[in-house]
Amino acid sequence: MNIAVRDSLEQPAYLSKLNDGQRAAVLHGDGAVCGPLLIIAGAGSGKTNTLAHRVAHLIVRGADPRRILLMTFSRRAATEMTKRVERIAAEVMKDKAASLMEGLTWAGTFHSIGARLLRDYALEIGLEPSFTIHDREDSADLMNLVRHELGFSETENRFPTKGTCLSIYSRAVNSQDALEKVVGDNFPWCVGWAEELKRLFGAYVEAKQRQNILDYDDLLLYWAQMAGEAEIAAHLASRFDHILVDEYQDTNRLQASILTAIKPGGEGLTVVGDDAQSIYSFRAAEVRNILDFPALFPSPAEIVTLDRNYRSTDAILNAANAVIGEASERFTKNLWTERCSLEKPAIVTVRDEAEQASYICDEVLKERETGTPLKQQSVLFRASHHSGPLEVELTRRNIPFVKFGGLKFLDAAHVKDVLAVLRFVQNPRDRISGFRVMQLLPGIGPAAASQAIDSMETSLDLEMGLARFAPPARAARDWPQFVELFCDLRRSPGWPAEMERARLWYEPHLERNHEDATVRRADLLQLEQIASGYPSRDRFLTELTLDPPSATSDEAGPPHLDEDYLILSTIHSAKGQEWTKVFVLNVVDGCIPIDLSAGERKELEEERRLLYVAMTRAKDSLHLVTPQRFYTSGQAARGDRHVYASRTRFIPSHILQHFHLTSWASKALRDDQSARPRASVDLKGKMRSMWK
DNA sequence: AAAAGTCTTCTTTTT
DNA sequence: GAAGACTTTT
Repeated sequence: MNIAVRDSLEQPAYLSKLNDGQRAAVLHGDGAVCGPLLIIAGAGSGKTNTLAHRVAHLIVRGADPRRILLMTFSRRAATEMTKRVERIAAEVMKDKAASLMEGLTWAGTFHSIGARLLRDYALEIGLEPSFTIHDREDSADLMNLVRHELGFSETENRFPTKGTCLSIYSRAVNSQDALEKVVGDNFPWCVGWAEELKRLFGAYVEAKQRQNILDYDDLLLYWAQMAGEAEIAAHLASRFDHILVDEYQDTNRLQASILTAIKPGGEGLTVVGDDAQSIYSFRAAEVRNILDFPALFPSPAEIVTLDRNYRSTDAILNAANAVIGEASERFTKNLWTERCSLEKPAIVTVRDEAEQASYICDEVLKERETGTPLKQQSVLFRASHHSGPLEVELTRRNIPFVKFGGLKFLDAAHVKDVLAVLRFVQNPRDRISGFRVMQLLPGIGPAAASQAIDSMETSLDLEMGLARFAPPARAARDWPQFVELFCDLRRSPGWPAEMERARLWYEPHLERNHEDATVRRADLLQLEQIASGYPSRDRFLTELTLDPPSATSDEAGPPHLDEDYLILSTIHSAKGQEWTKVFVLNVVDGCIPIDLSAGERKELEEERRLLYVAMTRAKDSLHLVTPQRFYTSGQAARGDRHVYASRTRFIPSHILQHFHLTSWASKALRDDQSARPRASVDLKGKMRSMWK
């Protein structure tokens, strides 16, 4: 260690900026590998900053960044974390920082780290390193294929749909519970099918293995299983001195088991989380994970609690505390702050969703005039489609925005088509991809596609098998081009040229199958743009599945990076973010809590935490908007109609004193009201008097 | 027999 | 707006 570094250690300026709790968290072990640490960090308590400081401090104290494993909830959080560590490291270590930071490569989501490790140990655990990763939809399709093969699609009583089957499977894997328990607790309407489901899952697992495919859950499951083998566990443990996990309240049992398998004594383990922000139990996240963490190890974890909030004003915090205070069970303390403000969070009543949209547009523009850029404002909502009317209004008024959550881009049929081409080339055993691509050709349906794939599998040479296949007469014209495409791409003409080759082949099929080919073509060009950012097809496909581009916007394409734009986000995707001004849409019963989960007590509690998370994103100003009526579509019993909504049950009248109640109407609506006749006419009286 | 077209139902949150 | 069930066309 050189003198400059040692000097800076004696005057650790970066430590003096932290509060006592934060400093304790950073200094735990003082750079050395030591016992486990749990940081309970409330919303806005400087959690990311503290974790970043801890990582930087470890490195300053001589820890090898290549041997630090940093797992966060999303890629966004991971990049954010890396950036902050870099900044802090640069402050302390000056020019040495850059080269050290190069080494901090083990940062990412559980799933992406899992994928990397599995490719690394593939040979040891009998996996082919070229495995492809199926996203949720692919997995559901494969589940469906198996479901058909077993004849479950023609049962007397309706068998659970592919999506339900996959959810049950996924939950069983992630919660590590027996199938019977999972079905009984979470899918009670499927209880009668337990035996069949077991067979289905068995066949599903075999199908995945035959096709050299892993699904999301496998990335964790294989990892956990391999970490259960003493030799591999020891090797894994020896390559990471420090393991730090963010958003620990959102991990599930399977993820927890990975950690304890690698570090049974908890040495070098740090986890951070806040039980009040647990909002992923639908993914089998277990709040108990974080609560039970300290007792998991022979010598219990040290606990540091951060309850000073640096983000929000006291008015906002009081309201948020009041909301979470209604929760039936709670473990963390109320947050406190020194930021005072007289502006209580507003509950704004508007007539309907259209009025809600114009209210937000008006307010957002007004706020921008007073100096808050659009980027410092955000609109949050429970479900992705809640922002529909607002998106229309923003577009009409030419207000640029970016939407996070509810990803559409990769779900779009045309994008999936092109990706399926690449995936099929990458792993020709992947039936789901092959199936999809071949059916693009006119004249080829499920039957012909199956035969073609069989022909490939039985033939010694894949390309020969494909070329030799005699397609139905109607497909005869297009077939040779497809074979040519496949063979060309197999020779890897280079990346991202392959992408372009696939797109050009797809072009005529796009024209034929989609009315709105122009819009979709633009998407494909964007996909090509994204593709050029990756070094190879292999990396592109893996990382795209694990970290799909999270932003989608209207067809004008994403705003330029230097441009100012408003943030639209689902509450789930807003986790860990903060804005000066926050609007929450549809704070009414039926939206928050969403009516689907209005039944179960546990789910209801999660909805409450969701509102809490949304409210604690705001720094200075928070507006909860409650449309008096909104349009519901579909409900079989009721049909499409307006529903009159009431304020969310999470803000009962006895906590209303924390809010400022107001209502708003657009100018158009007010004009309409004032243009109406003033006089009220007693028609009923007239009718009666007619007969007197 | 297989593919393509039509009608109906339901639409949370994410790796 | 897409997935599934059902119907018509090739």
